[in-house]
Amino acid sequence: MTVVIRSNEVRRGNRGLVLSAVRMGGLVSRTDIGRKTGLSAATVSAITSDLIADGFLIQPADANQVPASSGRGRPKVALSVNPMAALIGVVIFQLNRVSAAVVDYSGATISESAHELSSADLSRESIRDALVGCLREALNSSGQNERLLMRIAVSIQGVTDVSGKYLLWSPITDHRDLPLAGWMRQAFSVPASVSNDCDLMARALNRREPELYGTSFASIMLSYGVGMGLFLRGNIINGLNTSGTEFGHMVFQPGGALCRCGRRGCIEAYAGDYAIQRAALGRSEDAPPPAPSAHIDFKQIADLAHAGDPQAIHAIEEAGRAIGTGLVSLFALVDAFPIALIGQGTIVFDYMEPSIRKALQGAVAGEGTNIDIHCFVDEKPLVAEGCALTALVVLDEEIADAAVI
Amino acid sequence: MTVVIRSNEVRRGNRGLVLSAVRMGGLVSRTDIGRKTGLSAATVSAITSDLIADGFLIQPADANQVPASSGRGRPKVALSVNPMAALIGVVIFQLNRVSAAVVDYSGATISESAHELSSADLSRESIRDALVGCLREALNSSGQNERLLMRIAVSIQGVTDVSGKYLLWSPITDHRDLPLAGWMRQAFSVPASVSNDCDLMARALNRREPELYGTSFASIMLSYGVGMGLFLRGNIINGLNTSGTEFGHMVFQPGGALCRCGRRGCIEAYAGDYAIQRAALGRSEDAPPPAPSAHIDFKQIADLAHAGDPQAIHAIEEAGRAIGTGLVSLFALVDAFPIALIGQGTIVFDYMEPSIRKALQGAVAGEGTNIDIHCFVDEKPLVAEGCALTALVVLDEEIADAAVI
DNA sequence: CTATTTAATTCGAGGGTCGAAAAAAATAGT
DNA sequence: ACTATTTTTTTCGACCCTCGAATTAAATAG
Repeated sequence: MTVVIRSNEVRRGNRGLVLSAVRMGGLVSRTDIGRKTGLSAATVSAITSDLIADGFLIQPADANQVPASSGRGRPKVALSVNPMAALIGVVIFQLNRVSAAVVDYSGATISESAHELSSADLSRESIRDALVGCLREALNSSGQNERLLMRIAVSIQGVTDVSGKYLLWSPITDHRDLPLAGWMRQAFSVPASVSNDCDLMARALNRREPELYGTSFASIMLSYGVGMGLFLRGNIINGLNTSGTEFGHMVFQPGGALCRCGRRGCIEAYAGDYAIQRAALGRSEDAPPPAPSAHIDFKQIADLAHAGDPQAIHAIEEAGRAIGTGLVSLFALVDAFPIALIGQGTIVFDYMEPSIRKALQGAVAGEGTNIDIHCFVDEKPLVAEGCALTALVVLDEEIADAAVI
Repeated sequence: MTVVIRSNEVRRGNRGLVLSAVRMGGLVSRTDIGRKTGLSAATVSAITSDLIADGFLIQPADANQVPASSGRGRPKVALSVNPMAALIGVVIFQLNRVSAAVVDYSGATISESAHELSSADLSRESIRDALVGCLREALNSSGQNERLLMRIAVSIQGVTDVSGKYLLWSPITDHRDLPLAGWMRQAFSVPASVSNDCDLMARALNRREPELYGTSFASIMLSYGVGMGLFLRGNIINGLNTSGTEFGHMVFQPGGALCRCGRRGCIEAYAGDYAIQRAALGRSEDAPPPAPSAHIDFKQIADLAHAGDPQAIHAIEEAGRAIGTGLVSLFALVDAFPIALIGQGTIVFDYMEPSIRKALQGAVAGEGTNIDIHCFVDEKPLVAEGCALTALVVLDEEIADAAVI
């Protein structure tokens, strides 16, 4: 809106449109692309023949899986993304775990690698070596030419800078300002970016279930800490300087329970794993949160609740109240939207849901009780999918940009 | 990004660019426009000659107030927006007051009109008649041809739908879902839109002080209730269905003081005028907020505080704590940004600031204490300016759209 | 084997922006 | 007074892009 448009940038934009239509559609004909994008058949023809010439699209021989509109007429020719056009590297750094994958340009995973380690005890260099080494392994076992690697996306539990170069802060390590993107770029000589894992989960859901999560929703991660990925009107929301949307550090009880961040009363200080455990075991709200290395098992808490332990049940309900109250504040800002709850914490959702909905009751829109809330216990596939997706989207943009020679 | 671009839409976008460059610049030459927008001299020449032919730009005879780069060379020809190209109507509906103005296409106010009335006692029809009548008066006294009126912008204290057609809810009247835009359109046969006053103040500040408020900031209105206008990365933030950003109804104390909205613990229930008064006079937090018609004078509260009344001072400090805590939550979502406090409530800012800053202390970014906070006591000029601005921006877009015949 | 139907490509027409050259309008210098 | 210089603005042709219409391609129905 605020920048000049030149003729060649028109083609640039429309190339991107075609590329993403094919990526979404899987196997689509040129006519389908025209219908989806609104471009004329002539233009689609011109753009696709460019993209095929450049090797980004192919006409797979295994043919017309595209159903014809009717039996008659010239059959549609299916186009698809060329899996061999590029490789991307995906690296996921979680509490006590590093994993990596090599994904082809169609989004299919070619090879994987993973290691358990004690993330809190690693030096800066060890972190670098662990991430680089894990991707190197995946790359070696992929059987692909390493020169096809075009881009690397890194997922971390923690706060990144908004440009995706640094890990600024993380619960899984005491180090700060780690230049993860720079490390990966140096090691593999391709561009790299770092993203917050909650953002990536949200991206994955946004792609996976567009009817429910296509425009506006939040994914809230309940595990070590409370994170959020927020989509509004189809765009992911980030902070002005950081990855932002730290739902867990909105204030629930001013001056209340001690949070891992050092402040008091954060949502996380009631709904984070350590907070629920602290309350379930009857410890003081002032009890300092455990060290990052201490993995807390939600099953233990779930077992207590199932056994009818009132303190555990109350702890979980308070977590729900914190989350629900946070949502009320969020909804006051931008109105209500569906929620995806993700992670181990969702195994106690049954005890949590009533207090979430009670907090939402009578919220601004007047319809707090029928907010869509769905649970996803295992976050790993979502993170991996979102991570690959992010790199592919950026790659598509670069390809759309590529000047025709 | 997600929609086809055609050649004629390129011109459309660049026409808009030129138009807004001239609107911003006041008196600018074609070369200046080229420099500002990035368009080539050839294109600027083509577009400006179109816009001059269509009557939207003029070359004022009162000449070269544009300073030449050096003495030598062909002098710059100043261009400016043609004030006579259009008129817009501005209508402002506040507690017990309706005002209207006629503004020309350059943004200069031509005539005004205002009436005191008891907004809470008006029927739906009386509201319509008051708004229509007030603008009609301004229009009559403008001495301009009414047919030049192109668009009407209405400002209201309250919540609108996101498309700007309805007043959904307001503290100043018990009526709901008032089709204000429709009423104005019917009465004057031109398009109309309704906006939340806090959004308009934010727009005015955004234009008026771009160095501080050009990209990201919030304007918080402290008067009857607590409203907010929020800019992030240069865009105003609204709700998904409503005008949104109801800062005053984020939760400060779950289950706490009774708010006018019927819920408990909202920021407004501590920082709204009625809430500060309630606390200053030692009334219960459960005391129902007064009726909309009851205008509460902040001077009374300020006087008490100046006289050293501890209850009043504490009430104001609590208001500051509520605002500061709300900002912490907001900053957790999108990082910190400057704040403009607007309205009568700012006359007690001195008592409020320490508790705001204390709440911000140690907030996510780690630098809560050096947040820019500035006060603007009188909101009226900001609302009027923002209201006119909004209509002019939309008008500019329509003009940019206008197909060349 | 022909008519019909649908898909994809080709070919101007039309609209845009841009760079280079030309024209316009002033000052500086002799 | 006249010419050279400088800066702004317009004009002109080259090039890019999308689109509609016509054409070509490739199948089925009868």
